[in-house]
Order: sequence, then structure tokens, then C-alpha cells
Amino acid sequence: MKHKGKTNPPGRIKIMKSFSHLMAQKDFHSITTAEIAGNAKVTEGLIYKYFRDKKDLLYQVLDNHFLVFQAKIENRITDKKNCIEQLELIIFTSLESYADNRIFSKILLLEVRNSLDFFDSSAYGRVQQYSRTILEIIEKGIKNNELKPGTDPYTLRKVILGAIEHACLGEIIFGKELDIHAVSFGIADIVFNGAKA
Amino acid sequence: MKHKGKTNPPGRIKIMKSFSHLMAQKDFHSITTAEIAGNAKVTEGLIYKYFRDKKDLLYQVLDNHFLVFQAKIENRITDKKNCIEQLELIIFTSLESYADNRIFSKILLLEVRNSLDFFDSSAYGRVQQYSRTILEIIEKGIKNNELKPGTDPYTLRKVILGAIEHACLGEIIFGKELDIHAVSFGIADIVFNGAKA
DNA sequence: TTCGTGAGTAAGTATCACTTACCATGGCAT
DNA sequence: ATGCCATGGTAAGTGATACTTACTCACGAA
Repeated sequence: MKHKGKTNPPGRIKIMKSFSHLMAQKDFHSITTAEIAGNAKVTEGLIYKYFRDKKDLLYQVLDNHFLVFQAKIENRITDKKNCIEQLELIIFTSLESYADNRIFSKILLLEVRNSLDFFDSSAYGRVQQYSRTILEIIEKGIKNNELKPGTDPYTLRKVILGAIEHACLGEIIFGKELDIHAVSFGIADIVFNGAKA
Repeated sequence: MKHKGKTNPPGRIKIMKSFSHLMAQKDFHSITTAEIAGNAKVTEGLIYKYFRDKKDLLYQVLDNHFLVFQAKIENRITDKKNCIEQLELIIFTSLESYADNRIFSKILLLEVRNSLDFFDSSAYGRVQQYSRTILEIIEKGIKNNELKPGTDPYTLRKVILGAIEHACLGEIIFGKELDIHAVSFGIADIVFNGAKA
């Protein structure tokens, strides 16, 4: 008997909460199904009623976190008309979200990428949308001459996304504090004004 | 009986080669010790004579690949005196190395980061040195006014490293082709001259 | 000759992800 | 009322896999 996804029973919620909680402490592979179930006070078998396998659980937890992340970004950038301001805000908000949602960022930046089936998941769909939003803003910026006409939008996106992700890695891995304002300003300054004297 | 690391017996080499070869085909966790041993024509037990565990094998293979990577970079940048040229060369050479050494980049960018014990490994020591080299060039560049005086060297390094890594991810994960010349030039252009019109 | 050491093997074992078969309850059509 | 079946949940496996233990063999030095 498989779960159809029409309801959201307490067992399912408890499993996701338990797993989320464990992800804050250790990496995916060293979390056992026995631990997840024990922590959630259900039996191991129930996990497989609601999730295809352990990875599917990971992806669905990520998907949940991504919803909040995405809503925050989409909400904020609608105020700004200026493309550069929009991009600056995306950099800042991404850093902020990564910083106060360690589990989300740990899963997204460290755990899911090495397994190909992630890219079929609904969570990856959200990554793509976030990524597409950035590209569209850049293309608009080039069109109305806010950004240099020769800029390759894909490369610019690579630099922005790469900088954001790299900035978070130290914090995620070593638990270092990150001055979000300073770093996001610094990244934007380099990306838009250049580092050359 | 543990291995002291003084010699490099054929079994050890065969195991590392076998593992390297398997890493080109699938991800770390779906490679089994039985496969590694079978492929290398030794018994499973021998793996644990030379490597503490499967992860240790991963780190030592990475370490080997990193040696080549590092040598190439250090060699090339000694020609150039100009700091910006040095950084441009690092960007290009990194992309190039990542591109024609898929196993190396897959391990470094996707597989090792989620496990804390990597950061005690000798391979991580090499990552740190590579990273330090970049920082030193940036600091020199700021001192002799090639780069803007206000630049935070750590942030600039984040942008450069992040851009490089992000540029490679698509290639590693989906096997997409990457125009190294175009992308490395694009990254350098944005980072040094800025994207703002 | 003996002894110690490095290279390699064979046969486990504990643990883990995942499966199968089962139980209980409540709403609902007959 | 009654039968029924979908949904939420459990209990007890099972095969695979990472890692361990105890062993053999070859050989160079004392």
C-alpha cells in the first residue's frame, strides 16, 4: 500500500521533523533509518510508506525549506525596478536565507548534488526557477543598458551564484560566523564595479 | 598489521587505479568494496591494509590528483609578474584542470565536502595551499595598486573561487561541454572590470 | 635455521536500507 | 446495523555491504 499524497498524516510530519533535526547534527549518510524512526517515535517501516527511499526523504525536506526561501526572494524583489538593485537584493537575501537555515543550505550545497536522481525531484525544479529568475533580471539589465552590452548573462549568473554559494560554504562546514551585510555588499561591489584599480 | 606507508606495493596501486576508474562511472556511495577489490583482482581485506576506510581511499586518490593540478598552476604563474595576469591564469588553468580531469573535480566539488573528516586529510591541506596562493596574489595586487585599495581580499577570493567552481558543476554533473577560453575570459572580465554599464 | 615483517587471503560479523505481511480504526455505502 | 476497504501504523524479517579477525606465504637479515 503506497501513499497517494492527498493527506499529510502526523507520522509523515514527525518523520520529516526528526530527519531535519538530525541533519543539523550530522551528514546524510551517517544518519540511519533506525535513528530517524526512533527519534520520530514511529517504526522504520513507516518511512517507506511516505518516502520512496532515504534520498526521497532528503529531497522532500529540501523542497519544504525551499518554499520559504523562494517566497522571501520573490516578495522582496517586486518592490525594486532597478535591475542592479534587484540582483543586490537577491545576493543579500540568498546569503541571509542560507545563514539562518543551515539545514536547507547544507542539503542544497553539500548533499544532493552528487546523486543524479535529485535532478528529477521537485526540489530541483525550484532551484531551476530561482536560477531562471536571476537570468531574466540580467537579460533585462542588459537590454535597458544598466549592464554592459557585451556581458554574457550565463557567465554573470555563474559568478553571482558561485560567489553566493562559496561564501556560505565556510559557514556551513565549519560553523563560522558570516557578516552578511559586509559580504553581500562586497560581492556586489566586485561583480558590478570590478576589482581592477 | 597496519601499513606504515614506507613502501608502495602493487596491491595498493591496483586498488587506487580500480577505484579511480570506477569513480569515472558512478558516485562514491554506489561503489562497493567488493567491486573495487574485484576490479583490482585483490581481496576486499587488502583494501583495509592500506586504507583506514572507503573514505580514506577517496581522500588519497584525490590527493594524488591534486599533486598534478597544483604543479601545473605553480609552474605557470611564475612567468607572470602582473597580479591580474596571474589571477587570470589561475582561473584559466583551474577550469582547464577541472575540465580534463573529471574524476578529480567530481571528488573535490561533489563528494568530499559533506564529510568533516576530509578536513583533516592531506588532500585538504593542498586545497588550503592553493587557496592561500590566490589570497597572497590578491594582497600583493592591492599593495601595488593593480587592484582597488578598498577591496577585501577574502571576498575577492570567494568570488573567484566560487565562479570557477560553479562554472564546472554543470560540466561535471551533466557532462556538458564547457568553452574554457570563453568562460575564463568572461569570469575575469566581470571580476576585474565589473558588469555595470 | 629461525625469526620477524610485509603482502595478501579467506571467512566471517554487525549494521543498514529496504520489504513483506500483518493489525486497527473510522467513515460510508448498502 | 453491518460489512468493507482505504488509511495510518506495526513487527519481523532479508540481502547487501563496510569493515574485522585470523590466518598463510615469501623472503631477507641475524
